[in-house]
Amino acid sequence: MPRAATTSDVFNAVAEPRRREILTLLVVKELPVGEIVAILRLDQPSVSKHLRVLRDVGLVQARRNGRHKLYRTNAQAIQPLHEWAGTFERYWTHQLNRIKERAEATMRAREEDQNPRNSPRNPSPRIPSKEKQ
Amino acid sequence: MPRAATTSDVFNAVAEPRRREILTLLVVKELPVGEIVAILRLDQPSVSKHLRVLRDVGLVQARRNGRHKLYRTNAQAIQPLHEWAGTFERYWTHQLNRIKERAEATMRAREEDQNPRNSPRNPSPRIPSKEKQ
DNA sequence: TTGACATATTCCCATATGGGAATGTAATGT
DNA sequence: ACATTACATTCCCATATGGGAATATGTCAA
Repeated sequence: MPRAATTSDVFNAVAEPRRREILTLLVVKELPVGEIVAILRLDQPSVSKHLRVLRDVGLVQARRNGRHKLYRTNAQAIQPLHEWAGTFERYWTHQLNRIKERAEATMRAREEDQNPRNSPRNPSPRIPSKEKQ
Repeated sequence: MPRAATTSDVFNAVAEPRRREILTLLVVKELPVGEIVAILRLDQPSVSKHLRVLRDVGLVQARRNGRHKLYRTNAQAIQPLHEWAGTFERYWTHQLNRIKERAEATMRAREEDQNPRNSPRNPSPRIPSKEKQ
């Protein structure tokens, strides 16, 4: 089986950079296709096709206005993506804390090096690791 | 040009559902490939290939442990995705507020219907809309 | 109706894909 | 060295893709 269709869900739809640009554009203000074409410097059929994908997954909505068709981002459709990514938040903050703590420990050690108080430590061995990935 | 390569960035990498499952699994606890295969009921080569993609974009990290290779999610790599989606948060809350306000207005109108005080209104016309998308 | 403007769809094609099967490679035990 | 275990990679293939060009559809105006 090939890759999942981009029309299948929000995750696939936003995997395409141009579609992300379109969403960013249309969340501020609804725009006709022609404006999007002009602003993003894309071909009109290309924009229409991207908009089609975005509509199919509910990421944009459209309304007619005379000859124009005005599109705008349906921000709510992005929420599931935000929530999925948010699931990992506690883990990355945890990881960042560990890094911070280690950095602070290093700083303390360095100060000790410059102003040694009592217990001298042996220097870190600095053995280059030869592990293969 | 075809679709962007899945190895190109985090957005493309997480577009694949199986890879999201793998990430969810490996964020809790590092696991060898065989465990992932057993838990997710996928073929081993399939898992290895997904892990390869995830490694290439920095979403997982690996370390050897004897014959096993232990993988774990690098949660930080998901942060950009979270932030991108978060950009739209103010818009979707705004939209939700509008919906809520309209719902409350409807409720108030309905109460008026049941306990009419002074000004009787004409019933809503209920004309079915025939607009094409 | 005809014409012009705006947008959508279709067709073609080069390319990336994910699954399955087969094979390659790495680490350990004997 | 050899067998075994644990992964990784390669090959093949059906399918989805996005871009470009051409064409179709839709809407309004004269």
